[in-house]
Amino acid sequence: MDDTENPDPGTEFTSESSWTRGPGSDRANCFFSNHGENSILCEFGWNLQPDEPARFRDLDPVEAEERSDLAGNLEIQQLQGPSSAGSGGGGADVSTSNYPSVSSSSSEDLPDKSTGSGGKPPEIPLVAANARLAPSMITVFISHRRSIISYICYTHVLPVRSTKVKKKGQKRIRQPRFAFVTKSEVDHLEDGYRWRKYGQKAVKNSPFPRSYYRCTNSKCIVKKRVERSSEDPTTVITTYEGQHCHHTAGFPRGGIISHEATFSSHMTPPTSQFHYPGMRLPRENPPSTVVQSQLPVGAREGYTVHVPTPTPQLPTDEGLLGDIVPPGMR
DNA sequence: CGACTTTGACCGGCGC
DNA sequence: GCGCCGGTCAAAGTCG
Repeated sequence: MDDTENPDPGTEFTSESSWTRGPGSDRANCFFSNHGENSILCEFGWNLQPDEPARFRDLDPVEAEERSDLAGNLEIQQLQGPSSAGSGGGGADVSTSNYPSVSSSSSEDLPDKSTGSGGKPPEIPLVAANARLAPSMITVFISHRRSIISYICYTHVLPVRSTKVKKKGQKRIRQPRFAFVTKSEVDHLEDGYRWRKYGQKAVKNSPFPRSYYRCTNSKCIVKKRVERSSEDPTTVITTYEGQHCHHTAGFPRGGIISHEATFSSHMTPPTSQFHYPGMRLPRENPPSTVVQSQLPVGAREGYTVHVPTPTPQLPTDEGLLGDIVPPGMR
């Protein structure tokens, strides 16, 4: 990502992505969407289909049941718009809120903005998310019980490249781009869309090639490129360009399109309609009280949502990963 | 046979 | 102008 810059405060921030721990392991989805003028909505959940318990056959029943409830969302508020381009960064801040099912142990620190919980009583969190937002970055930690699940993600809102590239006498318009860095064993992460690979290039100063994909929908011009970080080979950098003009193709494991409302990446769907295939949200599948009872009393201590100090400058991959990846996970 | 991947060639931008 | 590099094209190969 050689051309990351701080976005303008009003930069449209709409993206969808997912990440996975790799084949044979459980999977989580994470979706971002612009959610109001100064906030970004992140929804996450485990891609556990009710009809596919075999995926967790190696887990004990209690654990498998718990994982089916690991879903939630959080609203990342950008309290102060990013300052001008550069490393100032101090202008960006973040707060997290809106955990209908996945809440923080330090609830007193969170504004009571929960929505969509249907008036459910506060619940003991099974999973928590820490989020931070730098001028052009989001980092979300998802932790289960007391351990942080090794999912990391940050997003750069890349600047729109103006129409400066010509091709055959025609100006080529660059779409907004955003990149995710994901800790994953697999390069091409499932995100619900179908992609066709159209190129692969060796990357300078990296032993890993970069792959280029195009959405298979003929009417869709979205592209993405995937490369493994040379700094941390356990992470995959996925860069999306453009916005889908259609629904997802559904997850390949039998998942079907189940959007409750038409969702275009141009839209800002209300939380109650923010639904993705393969994601079980608490409002649809209330957590099991049995599961809650399994949680150790002291477990809540592990779910404190804290907001790290905003990164003072736009980090490099190495710096960022070194900053957000918990010790022992690298 | 269609969909998809692979891979070398090609093109344009950019820095020197 | 030249070379490097990122990005794309397209033909050939592979797979189900």
